Amino acid sequence: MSKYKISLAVIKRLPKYHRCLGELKSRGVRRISSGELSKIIGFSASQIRQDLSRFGEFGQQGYGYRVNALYSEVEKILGLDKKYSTIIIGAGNIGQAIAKYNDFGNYGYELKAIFDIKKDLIGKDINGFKVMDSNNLREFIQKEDIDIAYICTNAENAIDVFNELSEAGIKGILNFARVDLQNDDNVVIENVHLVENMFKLSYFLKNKN
Amino acid sequence: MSKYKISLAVIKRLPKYHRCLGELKSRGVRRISSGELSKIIGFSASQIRQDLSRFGEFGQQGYGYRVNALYSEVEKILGLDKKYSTIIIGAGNIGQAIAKYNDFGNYGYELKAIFDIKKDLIGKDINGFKVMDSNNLREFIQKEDIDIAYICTNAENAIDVFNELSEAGIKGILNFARVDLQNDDNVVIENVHLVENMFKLSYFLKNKN
DNA sequence: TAGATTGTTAATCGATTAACAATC
DNA sequence: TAGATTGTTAATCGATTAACAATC
Repeated sequence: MSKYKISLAVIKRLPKYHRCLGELKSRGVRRISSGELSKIIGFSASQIRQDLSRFGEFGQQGYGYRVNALYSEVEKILGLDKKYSTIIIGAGNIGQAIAKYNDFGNYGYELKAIFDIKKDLIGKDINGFKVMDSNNLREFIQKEDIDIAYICTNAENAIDVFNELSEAGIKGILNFARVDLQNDDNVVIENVHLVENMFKLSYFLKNKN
Repeated sequence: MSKYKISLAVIKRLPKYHRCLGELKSRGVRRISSGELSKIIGFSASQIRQDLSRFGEFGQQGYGYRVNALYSEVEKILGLDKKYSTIIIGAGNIGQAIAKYNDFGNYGYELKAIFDIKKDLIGKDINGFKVMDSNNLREFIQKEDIDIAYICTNAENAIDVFNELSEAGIKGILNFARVDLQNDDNVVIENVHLVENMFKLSYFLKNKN
């Protein structure tokens, strides 16, 4: 843990360091300097040293950084050395997509259940999970000690679902509904808005050069 | 089109303005001041006026902004007044998810085809689309005048696919593979990395307060 | 040892906020 | 008209880059 408040700009770069160092590691690279890393990752060498020094002194003068050790440090900083239990709320298109998208599973986020409120979806099998009734949501979260929920409902229901999750003691939410849910003191929220990525693309298409 | 170079920070806020104004519009709100909008959207009134003034003089002193007119302006700025033809490359989990995720369709992005290189996937039906052979990719893009491609392959194949798409004359790419593809002069790229959102959540879970 | 490269301080650059004249 | 609110300029704040002493 660091003494200073880490800016959001730095935090957003951490996953890139993680990925890049992971690739170097798997290619068998043992050491890397901020200058070499800069060429690969696209941040300035100065920025790389600034960023990393926020969390500790990981490098050696005249030598650079040990790839394996630095990778582990970044992993720890990001909390990727832990396992998390997750659930999906909403068994529609996005919910089903997340259920099938096994990438999260590869990083230690284990899916435990899928919930919906619609009678015709409850009981349906999605990738080996029987859709559960949202009425049992709170009980399940507490009994199974669920850490993270994916909100995959529509925007209107998302707010009710958020309140329910928060009261049930969920720790984190990845929200795919088209509302910006605000962090409260208990729950950490990440809003993921795929259409906004598309709109940004659209902007650049229209305003190219 | 504006005289100044618009910063990325401003561009990222545009979809939020679009969504918020859309909601106000559908609720029948006719006018809004930067101060009122600030309370809803969470940006400062000053920032809202700064942002909007980059693109024109949309407000009226003493009155504020007309919701409908401003919404249309933002729509135009983002290029959402156009229709786009899209294709999916990669019929795995993400590819299938995008095919079923009809949100993009709601905003004028019409899916025209799904491609894969794997023999066992070609011909498979996904949401009404028969998976096509990637060998026909270039021909299809040119004949059907495709604007945007979703790259839903793994990271290694993504680079080859990108080159192929670029040569075929695609205009924009929404990349879901775990590589950062770089914009070249012809193609506009948006990299969407879902795991990075999860990692950010993970960071905040670990470093809460 | 000499060359290389870090961690950190200072300088620069860019983005956000504040202030206010213009004016509906 | 008087009050409200814009668009814009100036001030502030924060993030990135440059520079360099420390040292492996």
